[in-house]
Amino acid sequence: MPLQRTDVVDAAMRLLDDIGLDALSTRRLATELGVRPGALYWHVSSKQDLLDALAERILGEVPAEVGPPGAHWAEQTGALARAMREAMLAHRDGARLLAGASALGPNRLGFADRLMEVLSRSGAPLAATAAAGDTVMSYVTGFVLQEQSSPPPGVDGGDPRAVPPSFDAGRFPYLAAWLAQWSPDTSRQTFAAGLDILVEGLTVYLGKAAAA
Amino acid sequence: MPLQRTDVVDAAMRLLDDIGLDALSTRRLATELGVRPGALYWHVSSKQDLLDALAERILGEVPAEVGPPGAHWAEQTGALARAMREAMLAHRDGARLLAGASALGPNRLGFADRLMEVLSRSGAPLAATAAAGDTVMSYVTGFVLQEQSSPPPGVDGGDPRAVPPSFDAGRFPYLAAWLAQWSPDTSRQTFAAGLDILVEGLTVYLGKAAAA
DNA sequence: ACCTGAACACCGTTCAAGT
DNA sequence: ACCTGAACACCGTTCAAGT
Repeated sequence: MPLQRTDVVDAAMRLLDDIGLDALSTRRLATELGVRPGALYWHVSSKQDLLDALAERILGEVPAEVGPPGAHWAEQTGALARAMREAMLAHRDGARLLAGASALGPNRLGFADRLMEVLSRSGAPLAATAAAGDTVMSYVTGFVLQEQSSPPPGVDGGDPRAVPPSFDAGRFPYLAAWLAQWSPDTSRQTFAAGLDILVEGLTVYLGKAAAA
Repeated sequence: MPLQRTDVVDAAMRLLDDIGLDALSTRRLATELGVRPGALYWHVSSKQDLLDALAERILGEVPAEVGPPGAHWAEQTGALARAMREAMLAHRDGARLLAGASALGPNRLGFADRLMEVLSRSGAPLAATAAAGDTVMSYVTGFVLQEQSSPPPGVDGGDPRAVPPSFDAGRFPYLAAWLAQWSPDTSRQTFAAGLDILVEGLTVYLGKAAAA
């Protein structure tokens, strides 16, 4: 049976999770599929096209329903943001892939639209709703991006960012104090705090926009 | 006169601005410097080391004083965020470079510490201050990342994200309505709105944390 | 319709040897 | 100390030709 586009994208996804985005080459993928490199270009117009397909698929894993159905828009916004983070975290280099994707497929557009639909329930006008949605997506992308790029070189996996050995605690007192009390759960808590901040801010901002 | 590390980083910076991160190769850089590829490795331990140096330099362009000296912490936070965005925007692919850098140099650490110092003036404890700083940096990175990757393939430069020709307005009504009223200034306004949301949120969040 | 063979124009990195 | 020459082990992509 001949290959299909789906098979190529499937294999690319498995390979991504196994070896990461940097090692994911078309030649390696071809080997995995038992085919010559050129064969891929029958199913995919370029490597970027393939990566876009992966990005789409990752966002497609966001569930159709997040959080309780009748919830307030603020709560639903948080649920959507958490779901976006989870979809990215479910695949190695997921955030980098999403950030690097050039094409806006239906899943990306759909997610953005869903988010705006929820935010519009605040009563704010379109421009404010759009800015709010953009802000949520930028935050989640930025957060998961650093979360997933924590230990790319050293595989110690111990602390979150490999602080250089010559870290001068005296020059960076706040940072040093914080790093001293880092725990394996810090990342999750920090995301939760960031969402709190965002949702509080959205409540104020969209509230004002709705009243105007 | 022999080359020095500074010359290599200088040339890499010029090349980055000219041709972008994807086209910036060690071989091309060597040609630019009138030297063989291998020669670079006397001054730089790897390409990643070079990119880290560029990232450090970009963050080093954030001015030492941002905004009015005696300003409230909320205002200073906004000023720092704007300064970070401007430093990134000043160089082609600046955000991608920052996001992809693996080493935490003194400028990166210093910026994070400065931000925490400002946020700590809210009276909130360390953990809340750290989460707040992380949130601001994640947002700015995420925002500029999409801002700079707007038209990577097509060079039309017209609208912000190249919406696919088959964009189905009926399926994505909110998005479609918003895109219809896009203007060249939207990006700047959206960032300003995002900062508003963030600062409002920080005021609530850090206020509660300080009171607890 | 789908794939091979073979090439084109590149990469990052290493390292003996030169000066 | 700094660089060349030359190699190693890769890349993404194209395209005639095969089946």
